[in-house]
Amino acid sequence: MPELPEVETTRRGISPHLTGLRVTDVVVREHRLRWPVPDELAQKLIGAELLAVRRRGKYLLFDFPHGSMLVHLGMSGTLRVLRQAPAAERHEHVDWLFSDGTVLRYRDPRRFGCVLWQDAGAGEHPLLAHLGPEPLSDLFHTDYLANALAHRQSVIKLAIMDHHIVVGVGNIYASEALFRAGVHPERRASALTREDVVRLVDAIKATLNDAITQGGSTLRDFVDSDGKSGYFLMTSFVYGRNDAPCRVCGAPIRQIRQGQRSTFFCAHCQH
DNA sequence: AGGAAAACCTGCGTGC
DNA sequence: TGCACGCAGGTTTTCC
Repeated sequence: MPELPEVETTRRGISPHLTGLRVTDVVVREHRLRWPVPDELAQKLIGAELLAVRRRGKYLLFDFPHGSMLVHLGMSGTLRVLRQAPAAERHEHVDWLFSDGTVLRYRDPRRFGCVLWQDAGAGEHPLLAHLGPEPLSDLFHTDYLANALAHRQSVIKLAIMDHHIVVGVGNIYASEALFRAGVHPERRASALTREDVVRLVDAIKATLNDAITQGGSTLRDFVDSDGKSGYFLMTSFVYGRNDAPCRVCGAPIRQIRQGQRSTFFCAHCQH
């Protein structure tokens, strides 16, 4: 479910309520996630102070003095902060209890997410080691992307979703960013002109920034919410709008399949 | 070695 | 109402 803006919004929603607290207990009701929740997680965390909550791509990193807990939300994961924790419902797989009584609760019906532990000093976690640059950082610029795409044979939609090239661009925002850049999703990546790449870099940054800004209005949903809120979908130009009129030119939005995923685009606005 | 497909899961909407 | 089917915002692993 979550793409980078949703993960970043989650981070901003939960971090102020948890940072500086100590973990008093960890309850794992279901350890069968993308990978098993490590048996030693509770032992690692209990008594430790949470120093910060960071994000790398779509991973959330909970920093403790002796290591970091990695959390990925997969397709359907959510994290919520509870002041008064009701009994856990179906799919609410993990609780972290903190020193002031606050509970952080992880829910993930499809169990594509993960909760892992990495000791400090053990180097970068293998899942993070080969990730490309953050799209909103200065490392993601025209020269970088032009070089990364130069020899890619795949279509541009799949290239910008490849986290070796850039992290955090998921299926929704890939379609949205290509629309904003005026680039057809079936163009071969290596065939983009420099001007295409300039517009695409700008479009990716703008699309993600806009979504994060809109997510800011939902921050309160991460505390004591019913679990259904906490996510948002910005008004899209193309995603999910098959056969609907393009918001710019009125031509019908088209839906195709690329790499087993749906892509939406306007054949009139994107070339 | 790069690219395509399969795999991991549950839930929901649709059509018969 | 029930059931089969296809689809869903991710990513790793496997197979050519």
